[in-house]
Amino acid sequence: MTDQRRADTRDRLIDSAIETLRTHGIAGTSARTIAATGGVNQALIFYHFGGMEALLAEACRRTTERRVALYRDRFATVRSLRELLAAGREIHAAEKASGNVAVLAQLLAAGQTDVALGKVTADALALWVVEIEAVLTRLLRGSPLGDAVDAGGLSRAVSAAFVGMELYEGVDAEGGLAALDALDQLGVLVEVVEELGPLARRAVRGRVRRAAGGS
Amino acid sequence: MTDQRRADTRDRLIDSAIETLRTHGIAGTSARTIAATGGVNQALIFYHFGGMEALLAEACRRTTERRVALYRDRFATVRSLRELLAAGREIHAAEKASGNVAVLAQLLAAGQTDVALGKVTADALALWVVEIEAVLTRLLRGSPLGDAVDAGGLSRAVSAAFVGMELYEGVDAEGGLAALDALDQLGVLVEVVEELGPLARRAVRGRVRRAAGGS
DNA sequence: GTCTATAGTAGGATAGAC
DNA sequence: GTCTATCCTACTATAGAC
Repeated sequence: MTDQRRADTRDRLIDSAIETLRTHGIAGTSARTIAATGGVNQALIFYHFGGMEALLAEACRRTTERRVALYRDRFATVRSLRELLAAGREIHAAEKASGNVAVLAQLLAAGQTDVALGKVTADALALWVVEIEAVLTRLLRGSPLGDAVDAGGLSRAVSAAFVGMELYEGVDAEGGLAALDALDQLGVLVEVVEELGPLARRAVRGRVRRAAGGS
Repeated sequence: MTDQRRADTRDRLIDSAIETLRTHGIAGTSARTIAATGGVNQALIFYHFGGMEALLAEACRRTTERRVALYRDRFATVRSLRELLAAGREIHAAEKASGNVAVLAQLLAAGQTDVALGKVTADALALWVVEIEAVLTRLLRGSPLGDAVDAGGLSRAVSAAFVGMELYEGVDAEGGLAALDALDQLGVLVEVVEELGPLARRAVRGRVRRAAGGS
């Protein structure tokens, strides 16, 4: 705690960048504001990273890696789609509080028009996707839904929706809560299909065949 | 076409702001870049709007109002949740091409740390929510799902996810496609529950009661 | 590795001529 | 309403002392 206070300057800058993105957004993040946040000289950003882009990229990578690793064990305990939904809401609450998905959202917005940042944020999202996909693949094996739904695609949809929810909550907290509750309610639907067991499996299989042939 | 070319300068600035947000993102949008996009003098932004914030707010309002109105008739033709999913994908494709949800996403990112823009983007999202909620309310009346799912909350979740998908596609087009396909596949699940009819309705009702009492 | 100082550019905003 | 010119601030980035 005594000499960790001024850690490595490099590390401090990365953490300061994360903190600045969280509190000031991408539009309010600059070499000067980041340096001020960390109490570090502004010129050191260019000494250690060569430019803003590399620092932001590193910040994106670090914050996402840390967070995803944090939830790996939690994901492993999940035994049903319903439990996954509950875990998702837990994680959402934790991320909301720590503000790390908010950082990813800011960089993702910037990545829309900056190819380098776009690549970096895509990689960061991929870290989430990999974890979610692993859980989904495991869970869908035992479910009637497994015949119909692609775990890779679904995990990408979930990750994207996760970011969207974070942004939405940031401007309408009340509405965000209602949205999360609705997703919980949709979990009921999943449960029903799962508990219907073989009957649902047959119905789903039939539907899939018809959908595949029909269009 | 002859004198609409230089429309009202005020209107031109709004359209230029939209275009600039789309192509340069919020970080690359300034009074100077907007003015350059529209071939308008930079000082006129402050004459007509008093400042950047008011211009961006107006741009947000206008682009969203236009787009939502465009889809009102399309929404009215939707007769089932499955059709709604298809309509959603259509609209997503159109918005992707025209880039208007991209503008909303940029402003939403900025709205996370700017209270004024936050209010504006919340209002813009509410325009989408109102339309989707109307359709959902109508459709859920005749569905077993109507007993379990809140149309207001679900329409908010859908709107948030819509924005998230747009951002995700912007950095990973291939992954975005897979995600959209997975959502289509989830539609199968909805169909199954809907076509199970009275049986599903009874199962859903039982589940809702248990969920309400259980937690 | 860290500091000060500074170059050079781009930002929001205003004054005043037309 | 529109233009030029300008103020002042903030930005990225570098040079050079320590």
